[in-house]
Parts: sequence; structure tokens; C-alpha cells
Amino acid sequence: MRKIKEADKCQSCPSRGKGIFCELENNDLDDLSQHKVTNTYKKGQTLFVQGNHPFGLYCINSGNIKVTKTGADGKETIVRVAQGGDVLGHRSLFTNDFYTATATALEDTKVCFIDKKYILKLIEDKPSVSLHVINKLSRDMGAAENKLTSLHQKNVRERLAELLLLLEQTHGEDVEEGRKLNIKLTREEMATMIGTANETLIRFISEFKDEGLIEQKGKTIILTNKEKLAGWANSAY
Amino acid sequence: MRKIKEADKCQSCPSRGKGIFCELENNDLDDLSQHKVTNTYKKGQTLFVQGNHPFGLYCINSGNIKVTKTGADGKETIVRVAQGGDVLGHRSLFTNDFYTATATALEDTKVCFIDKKYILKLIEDKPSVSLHVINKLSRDMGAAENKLTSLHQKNVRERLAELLLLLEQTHGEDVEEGRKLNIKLTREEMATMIGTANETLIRFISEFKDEGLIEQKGKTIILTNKEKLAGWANSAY
DNA sequence: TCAAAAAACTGATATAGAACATATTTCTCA
DNA sequence: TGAGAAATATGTTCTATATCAGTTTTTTGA
Repeated sequence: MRKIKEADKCQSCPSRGKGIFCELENNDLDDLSQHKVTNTYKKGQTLFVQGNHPFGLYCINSGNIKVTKTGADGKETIVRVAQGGDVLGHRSLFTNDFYTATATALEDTKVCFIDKKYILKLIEDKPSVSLHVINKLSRDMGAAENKLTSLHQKNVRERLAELLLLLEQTHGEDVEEGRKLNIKLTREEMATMIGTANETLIRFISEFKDEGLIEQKGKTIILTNKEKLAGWANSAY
Repeated sequence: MRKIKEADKCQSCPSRGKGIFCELENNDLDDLSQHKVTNTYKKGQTLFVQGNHPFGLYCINSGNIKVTKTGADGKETIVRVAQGGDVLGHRSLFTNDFYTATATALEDTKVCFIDKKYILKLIEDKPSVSLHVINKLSRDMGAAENKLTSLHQKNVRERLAELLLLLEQTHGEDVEEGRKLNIKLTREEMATMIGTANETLIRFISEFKDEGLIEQKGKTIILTNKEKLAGWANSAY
């Protein structure tokens, strides 16, 4: 039996209870700990790359990771941002395809890697795991369809309001001015997330600032008027 | 034991072997047949509506069904088209949310409805079913991310070429001129699928016709030059 | 079978937002 | 700590495509 550092055991994971393994018993988690390795990634490093072959599952311990697809002309689209407790690379694992996207750390990140064979066995043996995988996929699917719909139906201003509120839900933090978005994204990345040019995004951020809906502390954004923002996001003119 | 018409038994389903129940044994299928009802829907009729509460799973026997999301201003987006062997309404079932989309028959359709409790039990008891659900969700997710990316990165001409090739894969049929798209979609619906206005779509269809990439027999489209079309879809200028 | 409605098509005009250019601020690490 | 490189910001131009308006064709059902 391999010796695992106490800090690297699933039981000590800060995201324990959030992910697809949240219903596993202690002895199952011990077994799981035996079949994974824990790695750290610095900002900008990639966990896996579009086009490569998957050989296991990534389970995020802490830190934000962007999932991007690159087109024929090299243009990048951020399809989603994963955070602590999320799993990554499951899709290609289950469909047995090459990775259809690239995963890149947005900041310093701790990630566990679980062997393909072991995770597939776990899904067959533990209904709770497979149900959580189904649930996770269903939610991601819903989020993807929402993105699709708003990309089609909403203009940039509305999509930006929506993005800010979405980030608030997943990365929001209370500060005196309002809700701080605790995630490090460049304007370029934010633009990519809502399918627009960074110049355009910056213009609307400035507009929101002028209208008192948001504030900026350095590079991080603070939502000061969520209600008005929500009004814009719902595209009520 | 309820008496099921031979034609309505899962064993007689034209999509048997394609869906998530493809690995079930005969006696399991008999049991499943007992827990479902078979309905028909005429063109334009809805199976379920965005905002309503789900109470089971739809499994398509035959016919095409569009899944649409309606925005605050009533604008419609087609997120996908489901066909024989596909399941519908699974997402909201598993996340226990209201339906986030509306399903409408594109033509006369035969659909089975399976009770919520039964399908959840089946997933817990039969690993093959849950694996197929995971697989199905993973594929749908991949398709959704692809749509997202091309909506962001490609122009209307490229997206149209892509759509035609996608429809060819799922609904293609050999005819002497080339590959016929055996699906009834209005230009409005096709436009909605690639996120554009119907006038714009029609213009590009005309262009493709003029360039000899496609032909029209009545309202149905025949792809006469898949290679050139593929060139456009990959956005190689 | 024919009239009304719906869908398909064509042309003209308007505009959101991309693309380009350039200035300024903020990071980064030597 | 300071120089070079990113990232941010702002102004200007240009274009893809939405929108509007109108005609022709197809479908529908009475």
C-alpha cells in the first residue's frame, strides 16, 4: 500500500463534499487516495491539450482552470471555467475520444489525477458516483445551452451583465462595497467568455463603471448594484 | 401485468439498439415496456414546455424533434435536434429542475414516456444504462460546446456549411445527385439553428446553389459537393 | 380547386460591434 | 528599482449581418 501524505488524501481535500465523490465512505476514499496522484500547476500551465488522448480524470482540489477550444484560425473560445470540486476531462474519457478542449490553470492550482481504469470501475460499482457524474454533466450541459442561447439572443452589454452575475455566483465574496469577484481573468479572457472583442468588452466595463453598477479595485471587479445588473442581464430594455 | 401491444414493446422499437437501453436483456426490456406509455405527436405539437416540471423521460421511437429555448423577448434558439433512439428531458429529470427548454415535433412522431421513479431505479441497478446516459450526455455536451465555438469563431457562411454537413451525418440519405437531407426544417428553423436571420440564411443557401455545392428538390436540400462544403465549414479561407 | 396564409426569396438601409491605431497604465523580472 | 512587455483604455473606420419592405412561390384547408 502506497503511503499518501495526509494533506493529499481525499479526506483532507478542501473541496471534499462538493464533487462527484462526496457520498463515498472513508474506506472508499482511502482506496481512491491510493489510485490518484496530486499535482500542482502554475498560472498558465496546461493540464491537457485539445487533440491529445485522455488517460484519466482530473479532480480539482483548489484553484480556477479555464477550458478553451481553439479554432482552425487559432482563435480561442472559453467554454467554461472549472473550480475546486469540479472534475475535468471526464467527457473525452467517457466517449473515448481525443480531448476536444484545452485546460489551462488561471492561477496556481492543485489537481488530483485519477487513473482511467479505476474511475470507470468506480462508476460501475458505486451508483452514487455515477449519479453525481450524470448530475454534473446535466448541469454543465444546461450551462452550455444557456451560453449558446445568450450568445444568440443577447447583445454584448447584456452578455457582460450576465457574465458578471455568473462569476458572482461561483466566485463572489462579500466586501464592504458589495460583492467582489474573486477570480483572476484578463479582459481578453472575459471577452472570450462572452464571444466578443476585448476592446468592446472594455468599453462596456467602462460604461458599467460610469453608471455605478460596478467598481474596480486594481484589476478585480466589485459588483455594487446587482439588481440593476440583473435587469440588464435579463435583457429587459 | 399490463397487456402491451406487440408494436409498442421495446423489442419492436425501430430505434432499439441505438439508445441508452441497447444493452438490456429481453426480460429487462419486457419489464421496461410495462413501465412506459407510447404516444404519437403531430408536427408542431409539444412534448414538454420550458418552465414546466418534469415527471419522466421521453424516448424517441421515430421522428425528429427540435429542442428550443425561448428568451425574455420571445426569441427562439434551437439548441439541438433529437431523432429516433435519442432520449429527451433527461437533464431536467436528473437535476430536478424545471424544464429549461421546449421540445416540439418537427414531423409526425412516436415517443415513449417512462416514469421518473422507474428510470432512476434503472440507472442505479443497471450500470450499462447509467454508462450509456453518461456517454449520451458527454456527446451532447461536446456538440453544445462545438456549437458555442462555431457561433463565436465562424461567420454565417461557415456555420451554414457546418450545419449542412452535420445534418448530412445524422439525416443523410443516398440519392443519385449526392446526399439528401432527410429532415423537414423551415429556413426559419435552419437560421435559428446557426444563430442568424432567415433572410441571411436564404442568401447563403442561394450562394451555395449558384456555386454548385448544393441542389434543391422542392424544399429538401441535396449536398452535391461535400468536399468543397467541408472546406468552407473548416473556415479555410 | 381555389383563396388565404405561410414560407421563400430579393433588394435597400441601418447598425452593432469587429478591426485597426495609438496612448496610457500596470505588471514582471533582471 | 527601473526598463521592457503586457494589459488596459479610447478614438476612428469599416463590414458583416440584422432589419425593414416588398414580391413571388408554396402550402393548407375549406
